[in-house]
Amino acid sequence: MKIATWNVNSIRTRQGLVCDWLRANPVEVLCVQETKVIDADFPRDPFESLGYHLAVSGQKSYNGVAIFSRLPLEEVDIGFGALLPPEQVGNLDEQKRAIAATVGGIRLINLYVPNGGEYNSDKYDYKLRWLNLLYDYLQHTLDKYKDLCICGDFNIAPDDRDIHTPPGKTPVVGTTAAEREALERCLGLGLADAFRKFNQEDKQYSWWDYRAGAFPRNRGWRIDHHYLTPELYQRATDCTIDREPRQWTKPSDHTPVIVEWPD
DNA sequence: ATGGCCAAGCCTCTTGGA
Repeated sequence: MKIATWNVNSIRTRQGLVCDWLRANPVEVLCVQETKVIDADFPRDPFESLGYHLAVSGQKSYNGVAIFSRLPLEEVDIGFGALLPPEQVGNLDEQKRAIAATVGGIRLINLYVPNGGEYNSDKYDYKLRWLNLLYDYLQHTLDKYKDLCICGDFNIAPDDRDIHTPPGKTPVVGTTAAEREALERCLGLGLADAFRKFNQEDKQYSWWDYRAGAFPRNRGWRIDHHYLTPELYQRATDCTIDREPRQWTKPSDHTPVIVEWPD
């Protein structure tokens, strides 16, 4: 059983590459982010032809998440409002950033965490509010489900070894204490970073800027993660970053990360 | 030392990404 996460930066632009990758890497589940398309225009056929069931939640131009699964997707939930009351959600479901489903007994949550813009900007505040609401959402999820896999683009490098140049005294969004603490608080509910079970090295990135030759110079960030509840974490046998599709023509700026369990 | 790119929209510039 393999579950992959990949910020594709437009599913319409990237559909050929994603299909190529799935043919070479027939994972059971692929969670994608930044689909950038409304549900009616989502290119379902190429992925259904490869044998995947789809659950999608998108919007025009920005954001958007989807789950592809070889097994049928059960109990699909869109947004935080599926579990939390509207007065608590406020405007945090307007951007399509969260989709959940049950696949083969695992509760899967696919997230596109807000980027955060500039430090202390409105977008930065939105990101922190969103992460606080994620905590409540995860708490409610854990009331209902034991085996949880949360994956996606977190837009947070959890540790200084997860970024090519650790920040100096100027705060760098994606590495600030407030963001890391908000993430840590969520993980305190009983979730652990699958990748760090197997790999303690630095320079293990999942995103590289398109500019400045960042990829060939390996100046990247590790911001795409899988977080697992204890039993899933114990049973996991590997978690790897596949750098190959980042080298293809017209790539996404992110590359897939795959967690694996014995069949 | 700095900055160097890409996607979508109604589109020849702006917004967003991280």
